[in-house]
Amino acid sequence: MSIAERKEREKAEMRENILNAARELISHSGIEGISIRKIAGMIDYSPAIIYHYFKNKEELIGILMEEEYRRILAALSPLHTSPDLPEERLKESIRSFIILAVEMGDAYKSIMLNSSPAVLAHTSVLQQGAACERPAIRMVCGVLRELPGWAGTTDTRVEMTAQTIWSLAFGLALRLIVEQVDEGQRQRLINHAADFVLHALRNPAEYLKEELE
Amino acid sequence: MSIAERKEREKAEMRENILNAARELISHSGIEGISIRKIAGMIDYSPAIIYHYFKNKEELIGILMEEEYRRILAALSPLHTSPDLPEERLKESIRSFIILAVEMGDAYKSIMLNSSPAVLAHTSVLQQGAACERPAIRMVCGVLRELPGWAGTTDTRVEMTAQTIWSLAFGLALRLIVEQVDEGQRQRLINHAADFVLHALRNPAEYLKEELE
DNA sequence: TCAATCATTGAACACTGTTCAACAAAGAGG
DNA sequence: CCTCTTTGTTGAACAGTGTTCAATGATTGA
Repeated sequence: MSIAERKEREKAEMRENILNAARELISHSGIEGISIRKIAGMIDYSPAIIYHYFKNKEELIGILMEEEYRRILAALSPLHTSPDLPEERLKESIRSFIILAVEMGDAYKSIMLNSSPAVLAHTSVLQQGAACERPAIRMVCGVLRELPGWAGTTDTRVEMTAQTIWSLAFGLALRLIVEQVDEGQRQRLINHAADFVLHALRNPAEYLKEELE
Repeated sequence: MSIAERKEREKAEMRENILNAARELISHSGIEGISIRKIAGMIDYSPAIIYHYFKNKEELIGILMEEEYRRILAALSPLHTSPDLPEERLKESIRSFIILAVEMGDAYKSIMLNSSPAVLAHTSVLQQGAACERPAIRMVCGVLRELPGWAGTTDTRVEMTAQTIWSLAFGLALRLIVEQVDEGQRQRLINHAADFVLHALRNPAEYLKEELE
């Protein structure tokens, strides 16, 4: 079975070569500057070869986008535990998330907005019960539960609040990517958004008594 | 000067014909399904003619997007005055804005994310002093000022809060467009987001005492 | 050695936006 | 009325794009 193994390895290597060329292309000219013919040119192959290793361009880009999405989650995971106070942890999570997204720029925009159904299955966060499967939302839910006065809150309520917080972070991040905002204002907006969220969560008794319809 | 007037009118009509064809195309096949050749085909002209009336495709689409953006503002303007209580007005503004954006779907996505610098000049809301020129932000600022305890707040603070609120509405709207969320959950999320904002604004004394750095 | 599998390719198809020389129609000036 | 210039319009071409497919040559299993 040695030769079959080698074949498989060579196939995987070729796939990786193609992906690497795409990665390089994407980091130089952005997500729009990527083309099958350019990728083929970089690895000195005919454009047609790519369809032997990938179904089409969409699948190829989908793989790179999913990869990038996992990088976000990985970069955020230390915040599951790091600061002791839950308030501080929530604030740092929000800030880190936005800063990371802004750093990724167009790549982040593409992942969250032009993603294929396959990627969307991982990135969608607004569905009911999303907290069970989406790390991003689950993490926020976890921190919310630790806040003073939030212990006995229903799952639905906690999740809905997490989704609202995530939407704020998402909206601000995306807007900071699209608009040309100077560094100072950017920091101010991020801090303000985080403080806004913390303030909203400060009087849970009053907040939580409002019934969900 | 009659013939020059007629010429000008004919030119305007031709422009409008082209734009109408583009509008029809866009409403059938979405923003991606638009092409110079298809537009030309619809009005029974050569593709080259479009470059006699528009600089390029970007300018053409830019005009349609700006148009769509004005429709948003127009649909929202009744809320400047309608409900008497500022809280209710703010809540209704947030809800109407999100619902409208979701109804517009991909068109809204395109306006806010792929807009040219020309359109961006109208749609950007995060810059310092944006409240002076952007109706969307100015309106929120106006409502905030009417809330109990907000009378003497600095412009900067009010504007920053408005930008945070807008980011939340924007993020939720966009996410509702991209994800496939059922009607019930959608309504629940929109209401929750609006209530979250109102709750955050309820204890202004505590909220406003935090200094902006 | 022969047949079958597999990677690879050139050429083509059907698109895309854009440019430009050419042409014809129309208005302006004499 | 007849030029001259402006203006609208076009076909053809250029340089791209993603994708398919028959053909080719190398590699493998029997």
